[in-house]
Amino acid sequence: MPAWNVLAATCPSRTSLARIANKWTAMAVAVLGNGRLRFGDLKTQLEGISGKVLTETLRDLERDGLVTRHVHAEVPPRVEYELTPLGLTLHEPLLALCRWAEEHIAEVLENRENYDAR
Amino acid sequence: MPAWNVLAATCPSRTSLARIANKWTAMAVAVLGNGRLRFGDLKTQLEGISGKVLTETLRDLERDGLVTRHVHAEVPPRVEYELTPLGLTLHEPLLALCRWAEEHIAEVLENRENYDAR
DNA sequence: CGGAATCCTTTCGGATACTG
DNA sequence: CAGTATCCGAAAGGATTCCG
Repeated sequence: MPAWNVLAATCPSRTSLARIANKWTAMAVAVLGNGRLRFGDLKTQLEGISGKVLTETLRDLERDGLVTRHVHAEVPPRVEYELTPLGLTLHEPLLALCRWAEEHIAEVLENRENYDAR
Repeated sequence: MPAWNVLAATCPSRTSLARIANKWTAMAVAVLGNGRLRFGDLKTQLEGISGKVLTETLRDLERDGLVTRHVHAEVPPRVEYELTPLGLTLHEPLLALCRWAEEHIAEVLENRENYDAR
């Protein structure tokens, strides 16, 4: 196996980093860590996300094997999304990012004010 | 202090999440964790980044107080960037993301193949 | 309900040229 | 060297409509 390195422009690992280092991905994986959720509930929790973007985000996560899609043969349809074992290994790191943003936003806002005042 | 929550559409913490949950930010903070670096060296290490984007990324990080900019009064100019104490608290989480991408890319690539084969 | 399709606007990000 | 300014194409992402 090659020495994967996100710093190398053509290394495939960078495509994976680009996908996980993303606002919506972080929020989705953080929320899905609490258990499987149906599309509509996820959309409600990720306040402000459009249906299109949520669909694309989930499809990408499914393609990379981070999320499984459970389709129930009902009408109206019910589709649930759940983290795979691989996706679970990302839950803590991405939840940590969300927490960081929440825990440090006060300081960040202050820094922005100081910066903009110059 | 309010209950900051990245899931809330208008919560300021989401603007911070959007900035740190980003490919170039993750790579820059990961690299800067090894110590201060001048602009050109950073640009070399973040293979493929354009000068414009690196400048913008660093200015945003500086504005949020994650990075300090050291300008040396020399000619040709020498400018170095360094993580602040606040930025240092992000180093481990973001380095973890880079590492995750490198460590799991083989599995991810396999998952993509399987998915695309359908 | 969970999308897919379409349209449109905004943002991202690269290339180039120029400057202190 | 480390930017800044400008231009442009590509991609992200929202709104709306329609369908099984």
